[in-house]
Amino acid sequence: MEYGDGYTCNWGRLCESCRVSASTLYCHTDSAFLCCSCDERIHAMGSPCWPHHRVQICGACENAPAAFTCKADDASLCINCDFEIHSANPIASRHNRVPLSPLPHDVTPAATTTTDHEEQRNNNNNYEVVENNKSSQEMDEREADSWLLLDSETIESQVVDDGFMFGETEEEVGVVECDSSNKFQEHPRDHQTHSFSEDQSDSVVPIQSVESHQSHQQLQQQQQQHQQNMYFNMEQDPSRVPFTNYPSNCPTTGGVAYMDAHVPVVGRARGKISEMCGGGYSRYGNPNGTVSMQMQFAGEMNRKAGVEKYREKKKSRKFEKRIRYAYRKAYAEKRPRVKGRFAKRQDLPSSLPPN
DNA sequence: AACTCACTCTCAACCACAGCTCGAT
DNA sequence: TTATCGAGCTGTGGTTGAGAGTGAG
Repeated sequence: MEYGDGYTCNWGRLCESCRVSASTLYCHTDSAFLCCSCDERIHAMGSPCWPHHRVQICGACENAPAAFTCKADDASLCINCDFEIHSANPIASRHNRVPLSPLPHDVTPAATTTTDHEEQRNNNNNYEVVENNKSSQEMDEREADSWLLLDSETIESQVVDDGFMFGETEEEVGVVECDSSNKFQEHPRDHQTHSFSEDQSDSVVPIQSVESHQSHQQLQQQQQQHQQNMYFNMEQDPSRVPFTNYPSNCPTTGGVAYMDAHVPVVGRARGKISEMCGGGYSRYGNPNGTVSMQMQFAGEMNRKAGVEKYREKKKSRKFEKRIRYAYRKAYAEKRPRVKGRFAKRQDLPSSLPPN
């Protein structure tokens, strides 16, 4: 996504209403990605937008409307991610996936995930457990607060410096393997050979099958076709196309476009964002509302979204070592060693045959 | 309570080298 | 403008040693 003066960010997709919070669903009628707060506001019961057809966004790439629900994975996935994940192996291909039904109008999207339902149910049925967990929740809250506080202090410089935010490393954000733009710009050849290829060149571990590549090409063609037919208000975002054959910008497929950004903005950066967004701060906002009110409203939602995003990421943290170049790993494992250190082949004792 | 010692745990540093980028020619 | 060359950089894993942490005396 591009902010104002060409600033790009490599993260999830922003709400297209407030342009600050992370989007959690996609409205097919509006062809817009929205956060739960904006969705509640725009699609409130009784409003003209109430019957709009909305779906959750893909739980994997967070960058495209979900098309299927996988019961085995307990996840909603877009077409691309569904194909990627469930074509990986025979076991995955047997997962029971059903086409995603529109979100119910009386349920807040944020509460439609399984985990949230479970949390609500648990909250109602087991108050003692909640009381016992209260301290840990408070700790979690404080941790999130400190996280957000840190963001507010560092966000501005980080935005300018490298497009990364919230003091997170690439690995923590998870864009190393997902964001094709960064990696493949650095190693264009890696883009061509995603798997451990015969030519022994370095290859990024996430393997992209030939089929998925072909599928991706087809999707690109579809996208181009749709771009030609788009309405004027879709010009800036080619991903907003009708549901039936949505060609997403899913980064897991090799990346047509950069990942867009979740930007839970607080503090000084909030003003900066609004400044970057200019007069178009809220496309769907109350036309009678003032910018400052919208900013205040957005600021409150920012924090909610920020905390939500933090918790989601905390759940999905992975600390395992990530191998980016399979060939180098294979070569290092074969390489002769002396006391754990790599050794020159010629330095090997004659009694030890070289690997 | 303060100190020492032994033990355990964590983590950065080290090594060679294939493959890559990039500037110089 | 294109091709070639070479210097420099990157990333890979097992072992090691320094330092931190812990518990007993």
